[in-house]
Amino acid sequence: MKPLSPKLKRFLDFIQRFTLSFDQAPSYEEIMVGLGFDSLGTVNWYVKTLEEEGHLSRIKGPNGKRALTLIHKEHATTTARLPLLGLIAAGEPIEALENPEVVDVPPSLLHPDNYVLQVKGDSMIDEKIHDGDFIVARKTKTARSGQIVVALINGEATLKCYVPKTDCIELHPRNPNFPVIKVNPQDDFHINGVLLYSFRNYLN
Amino acid sequence: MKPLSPKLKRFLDFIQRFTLSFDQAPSYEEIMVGLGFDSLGTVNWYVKTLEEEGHLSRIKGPNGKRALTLIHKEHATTTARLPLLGLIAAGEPIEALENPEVVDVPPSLLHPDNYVLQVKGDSMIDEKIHDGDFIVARKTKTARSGQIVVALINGEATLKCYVPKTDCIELHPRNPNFPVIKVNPQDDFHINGVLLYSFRNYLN
DNA sequence: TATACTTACGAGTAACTTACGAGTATAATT
DNA sequence: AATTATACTCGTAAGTTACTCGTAAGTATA
Repeated sequence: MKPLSPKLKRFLDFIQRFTLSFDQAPSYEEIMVGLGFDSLGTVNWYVKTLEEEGHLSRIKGPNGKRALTLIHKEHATTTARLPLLGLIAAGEPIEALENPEVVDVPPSLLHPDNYVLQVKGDSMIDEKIHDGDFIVARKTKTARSGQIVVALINGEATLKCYVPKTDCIELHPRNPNFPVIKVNPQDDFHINGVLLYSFRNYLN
Repeated sequence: MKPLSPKLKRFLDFIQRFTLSFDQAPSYEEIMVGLGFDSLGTVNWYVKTLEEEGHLSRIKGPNGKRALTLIHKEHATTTARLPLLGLIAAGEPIEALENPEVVDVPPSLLHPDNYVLQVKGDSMIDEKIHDGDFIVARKTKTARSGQIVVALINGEATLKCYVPKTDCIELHPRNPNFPVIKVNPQDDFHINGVLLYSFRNYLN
């Protein structure tokens, strides 16, 4: 596959970010505004060019035009970002951000179902996750035993190790100083995703 | 193959670094600015010379642009990886690995001077870094006040916040439960790098 | 119909590469 | 002391592409 020029990369990157953030491909005009062009023709030139090179495909949705253009390869750019969806703090539901930013992650974590949360407070310290840390999770409703999950119990969010038993589900901390939680059938329990990665930036 | 003059080597190195960092060969102008030339002709002289000597080739893609490629590319990777240089544990020198692996990092951390260490033991916990965590640091001999540094004191490695004072250097932990270390002039003290990032993988 | 969007085309400009002529500074050769 | 050679450096100008614009026509939905 041919190398992409910086401008083509930027274009592809924009589409990827937009799609990740809004769950929908951008219209030509949104691209035009977002990238500072003055003409839709320019947008179309990019789409055509990138399609010819196999980086983009404009598969039309079944019924119409609006959400049509879409990414072909997840990884055509050197940038690897995921949307930062919100804050998570034990004892509270996940707090969503209005305008999701994006944050850099290792390219191997790029996946449409992955997302980033920032941890508020030291309440996840039993999982060795501190105030201000970021976590990458994959959206899923189920988990395998032993995986650490982003869980919601009665509206409260937490990170715990998922251990299903025959009679109930247990949530284990990674730190023996903290207690095991037993989920009762009457509890409102959801798995929101499984933990893949955590990171912290220094230097601001 | 002829030996390279220092300036030619510097030129070649620049191209390699640029290409690794941006996944894209530099344009003549970027080289000019990056290397402090005042003329594109100078850049072209280098390119021509190095091409004649077989160190560089300008394979044109469909577009002739940004086509500089090193002949002896050891490392033309599209992924973002840094070398895992070894293990760090407080109270011991840094233990280098014989065959450095590479690990995935966010692309923004790609830099020729950056490297990765894995933390052994819970001795860095005052910096909120746990057993098994990975850290990304930038190799440097100096640091600014407030930065967290990979430091060697009398052969022992540690992570601490660098706080130079008028009479001596202090190393502060990030956790108030741990003591401040004062570096005396007679101590063998080196800064090995500054901490940029830390991360931990789940799922295996 | 109107609205919201995509596609096509001709023409222009900006971004890059390449070529060429000349200049400098140092050291080696005559 | 004068020349020659080597290793660079500068400036400009020509040649290609990559990219941009504006406008017009097309297609679907309501």
